[in-house]
Amino acid sequence: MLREEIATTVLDLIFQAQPVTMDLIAAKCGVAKGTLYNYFKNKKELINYVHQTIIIPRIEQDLAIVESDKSPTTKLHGFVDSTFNFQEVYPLYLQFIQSQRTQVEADKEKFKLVIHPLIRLCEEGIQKGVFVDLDAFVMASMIFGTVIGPIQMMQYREENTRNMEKIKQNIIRLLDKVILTQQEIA
Amino acid sequence: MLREEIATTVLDLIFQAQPVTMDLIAAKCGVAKGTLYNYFKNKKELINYVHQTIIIPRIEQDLAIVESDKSPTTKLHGFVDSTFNFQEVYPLYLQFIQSQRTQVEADKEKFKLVIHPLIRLCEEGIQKGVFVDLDAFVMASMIFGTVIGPIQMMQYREENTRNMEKIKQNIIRLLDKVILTQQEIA
Amino acid sequence: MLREEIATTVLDLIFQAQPVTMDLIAAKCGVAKGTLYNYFKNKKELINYVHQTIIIPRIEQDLAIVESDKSPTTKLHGFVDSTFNFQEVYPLYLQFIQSQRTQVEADKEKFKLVIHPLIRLCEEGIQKGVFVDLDAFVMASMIFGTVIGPIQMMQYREENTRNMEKIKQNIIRLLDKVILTQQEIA
Amino acid sequence: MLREEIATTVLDLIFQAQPVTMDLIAAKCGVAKGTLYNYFKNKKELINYVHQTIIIPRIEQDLAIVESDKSPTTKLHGFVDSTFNFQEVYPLYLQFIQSQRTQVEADKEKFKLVIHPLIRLCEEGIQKGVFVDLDAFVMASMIFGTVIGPIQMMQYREENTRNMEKIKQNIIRLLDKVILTQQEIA
DNA sequence: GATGAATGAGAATTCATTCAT
DNA sequence: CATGAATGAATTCTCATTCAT
Repeated sequence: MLREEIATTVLDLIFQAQPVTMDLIAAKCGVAKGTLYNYFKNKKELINYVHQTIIIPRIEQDLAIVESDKSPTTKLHGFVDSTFNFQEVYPLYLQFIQSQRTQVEADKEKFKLVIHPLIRLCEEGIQKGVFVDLDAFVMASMIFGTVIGPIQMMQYREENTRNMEKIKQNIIRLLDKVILTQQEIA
Repeated sequence: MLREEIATTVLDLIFQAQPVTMDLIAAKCGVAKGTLYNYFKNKKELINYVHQTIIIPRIEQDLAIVESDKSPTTKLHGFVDSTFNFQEVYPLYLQFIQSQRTQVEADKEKFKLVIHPLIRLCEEGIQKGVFVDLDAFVMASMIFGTVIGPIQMMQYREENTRNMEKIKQNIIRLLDKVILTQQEIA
Repeated sequence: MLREEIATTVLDLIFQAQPVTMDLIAAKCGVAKGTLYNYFKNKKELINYVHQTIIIPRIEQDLAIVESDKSPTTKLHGFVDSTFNFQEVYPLYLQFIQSQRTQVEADKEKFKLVIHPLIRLCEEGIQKGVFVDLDAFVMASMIFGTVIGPIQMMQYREENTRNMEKIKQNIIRLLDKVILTQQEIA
Repeated sequence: MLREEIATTVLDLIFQAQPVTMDLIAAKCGVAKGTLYNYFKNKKELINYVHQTIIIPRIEQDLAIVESDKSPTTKLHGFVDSTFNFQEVYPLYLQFIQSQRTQVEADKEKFKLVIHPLIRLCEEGIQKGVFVDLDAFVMASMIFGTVIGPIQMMQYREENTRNMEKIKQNIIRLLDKVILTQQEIA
């Protein structure tokens, strides 16, 4: 389907830091500008489609583990693991909402979509006594920053230090150390 | 000087989520549009000026403590403290580079300007035995995410939980717990 | 026949003040857009077809009485009567030619189609001594304005004054008064 | 002022049955497209400006006599007279509102701007016993149709019958005959 | 230096028309 | 014949930039 191709083209453009114009989308898809409007009412709906059908599902897939009924620690580790498997997702997501939406919307979105589930995870962990009793909001922000930050910065590390697996293990150790209660670690 | 006034006007516009057009800058400064071009060759240079003379210095001021010759632990705490004092700086900074520059530039910039000093801080702490021996890159990203994240998300908390001081203390406890070696905590 | 259905659909659209696009015509007819082009070379011919086969015949039906061999007075009254019976015809007609044609074409058309027969009626009435001897051109224009005007403006009257029959009688009395010679009235 | 020139250019285009596009307006004015937007926020405001500052004042000037405190008969004759002096006004007006607005708006406008004052004139005349006692709404429509109709159709008459003065006299005689009471005529 | 009117390249959107299936 | 996806010319509008005064 052309809708899919259009959507991936938009992601390509965003990734390549090219302007997301209808002209360029059409050109990259090898179709005429008017064709885009046979598939989407206007640019806003096109962008929304990309958001709803590509960006959000990928994030939800990543967050699925967090919403499961596993133990909090498993879910925490699972989140790190799955985020590394979809490592292109968050940089893409953040670039997308920041290039196509206002900053305010971007923050709201980020809060609702990603931080909120992490907050719930922290609350659950704290309540069950497996996470240390700190502000769940701060803890969730920290988890997000700790996992996403290194992924985003990956491309600026020197080649030879880009050992994904090792970085992931480091992140997990770090999170365990700060979040888990002594009994849980043991 | 007019250059300064133009620069602060740009920041105002960004903060108020208004479009940063030459028209609007001129209008808010009470000068004619053409006048802007007597002070800056083009919009890019104007934006660069804002970046170089306002944004960067504020961040460097915030990071000054990190670049000082205090102990790593003091510098870590100082960074949290100073960042909370300049709490509007980073959201502003992030908004600025995201609205006026490409994401690639923004990431590079962020890496060089903020993450790098934090990495050096971590390396120093690890070397001196006061920080646990984990990947400095991961550790620095975590610090950044842990401090900036809650600040950026502050507006979405309910009013009554916006206790700055308490959040700051939580962040510090959290960072201490994860980063400091047992002997340093003691 | 599809041609007929297409034509009535066009009239529906005009009446409902919807844009007369090929898309909408096709959609309302339940056929594909391309199908329209199997029946009409292009939009202009389609519009012309509507004009020739629906609009004009309805007007000619209304004007039939004027072209008959009745007495001028009977024809005048018959015109008013028949116009009220087809009261939707003229607003529709005027909307049609104004939305689908240039004003110049519209005026020419109106002149040829409607005013001309009325002029001939007036000339006949004058010649037979039953209409007063005034400029036939002026007289015809007046008849048209006097009959069509109130119909077009009907919707802006208050509900309770929209008494069709009474308005029609008023128009007839008014026309009689101005047009008929004393002997004809008597 | 350029605003005036832009406005008259729009009227020219309408009169010449050319499409009223921003491109064409700009080209005819000898300015760039963008310049138009320095004078008008968008096309709608440009068209409104033409309407408010050119069309409406001309019509109001024409209707001034009707709104005066002269006798009804004088006002009626004055309306015919003045309309002939501004004979280009109504065709222009009708073309304008029909080309730039929807038919519904056009009808409403026409009703409010022109028919209403004529209705009031008729009511006054009837009340003072100088106009015959017929439906004022019908009478006003008739006056409008009788005066405007011949003007609009003028260009389709043969050259040699385009005797303005004579036509005007005919219209006045006709209106007098139908509207004035016997005593007023005498 | 200051001005601000003029510019025009570039972006989104509409819609009649074509043509391969 | 019917289809409907694809087309692209035409249109409105934005905004950084220039330049004569």
